[in-house]
Amino acid sequence: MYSVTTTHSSRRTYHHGDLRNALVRAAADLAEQGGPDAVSIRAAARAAGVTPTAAYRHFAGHSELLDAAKGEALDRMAAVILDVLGEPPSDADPVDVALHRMRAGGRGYVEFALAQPGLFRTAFCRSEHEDLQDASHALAEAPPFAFLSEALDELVRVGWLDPALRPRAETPAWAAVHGLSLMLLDGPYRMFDQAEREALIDVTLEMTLRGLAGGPAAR
Amino acid sequence: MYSVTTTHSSRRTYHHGDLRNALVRAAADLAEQGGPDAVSIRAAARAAGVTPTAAYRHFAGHSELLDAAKGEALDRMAAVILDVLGEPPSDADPVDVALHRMRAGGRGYVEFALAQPGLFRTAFCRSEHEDLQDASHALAEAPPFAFLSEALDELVRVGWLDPALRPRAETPAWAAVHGLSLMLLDGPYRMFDQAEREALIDVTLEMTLRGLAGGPAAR
DNA sequence: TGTACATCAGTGAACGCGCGTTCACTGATGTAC
DNA sequence: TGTACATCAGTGAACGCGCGTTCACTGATGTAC
Repeated sequence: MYSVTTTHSSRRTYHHGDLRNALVRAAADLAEQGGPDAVSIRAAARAAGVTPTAAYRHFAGHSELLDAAKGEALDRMAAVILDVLGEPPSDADPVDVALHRMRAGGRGYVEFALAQPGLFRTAFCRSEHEDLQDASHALAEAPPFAFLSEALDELVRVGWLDPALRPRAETPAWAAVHGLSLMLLDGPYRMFDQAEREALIDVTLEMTLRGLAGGPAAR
Repeated sequence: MYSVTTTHSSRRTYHHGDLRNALVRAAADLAEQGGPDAVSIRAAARAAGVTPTAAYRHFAGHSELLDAAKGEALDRMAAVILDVLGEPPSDADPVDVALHRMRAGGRGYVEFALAQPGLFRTAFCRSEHEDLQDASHALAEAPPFAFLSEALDELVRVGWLDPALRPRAETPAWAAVHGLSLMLLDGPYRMFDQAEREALIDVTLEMTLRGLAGGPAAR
């Protein structure tokens, strides 16, 4: 009711109407600018035009807000990556399609990390609070992980990936892409120019695919 | 002179004698307990039994102390990993020796991350201050990276690694191991039991080696 | 060998900051009759 | 349809905390003569 009017114009009513969501968005915006450390109850409340105390109506404390920001960061990340991926061309060789999808997903992941370091770091920062019982289960359903699982299944279906190498294959693939992202973000790789970065991304993606594919047994 | 007496007994002299090193060690200890965020000038000075102001005789400010702690964390990490590696058995097949060395290095890296998360995170946290001109050059000489480079060279020398795949091979190898460490540390993998973690480490190391080795061109 | 003095490496008090969190409160909302 | 009242969602002031940093200072050290 009142939220309709208050959301679009400046505050007119005493009650905000959608404060929880406004705080989560504000927290994610803070994270975008300054990473997880920039997320605070006071700053989020300030951004939402509200007293810090008001936030305690919607979150038990700081860590709960940070968790929400984390979720929002993951959502934004998934949205950007999936958007970049777009629709797969259906007419090509299915193996090519599946491989292209793997590469595009990996590249999208790294590029998101470089374009949105604050959100990327926030999405993967650890949080004490997090429900550990459901965490692995939640991960399996998180968009990026689910995408990777499906892409690997597709590679098996299409006959490119040896089914014997399928179990747990998500982990090394994700690790390589995730680790590369962080090295480009935080490490000395920061100073490399665009061409060198591209080369590093390429070589990492290709090595990952070769590793998945099998090849000479590593003894 | 005076440092000999002051280092071992409780403070007797007005001058500390080795304050800079004491502060760096204290900072690293703080990092060991609580990661990079736990490193502060005040806490380090407290641990060294000294006034915060005294630290400013040796560091321009907080970020300089953090950089020093970072270096110390890297040193401790290198020491542990290289110690675990020990001497390679010289009598075996050189290919086996080289591959064993790669695996052992990777496993040591991950295990250090799990055993010393605070130091690990500190070693790889970003720092504004850091001299970017020398950074990539410093990386190349940092013990873990140098070790990896040598191990890869050895794999080429021994005839296992295709020289065409050698350039930039450090990056994907490091990325996989680094990414896995962080996923086990921060991500939902935290809750997995020891056996599952071992399996994930194995599968990641083996995939990395297969990826390095060549194998069916990934089209 | 002894002494005056410059320099060095600490002390102690204070500043302002943003933070998380709690308290008693009040204005707005919606509902029972 | 109107009104009393419970509940909900905010306000505003305050607390204590640890932090980085600066100030004027003083005790200890080493050196020139």
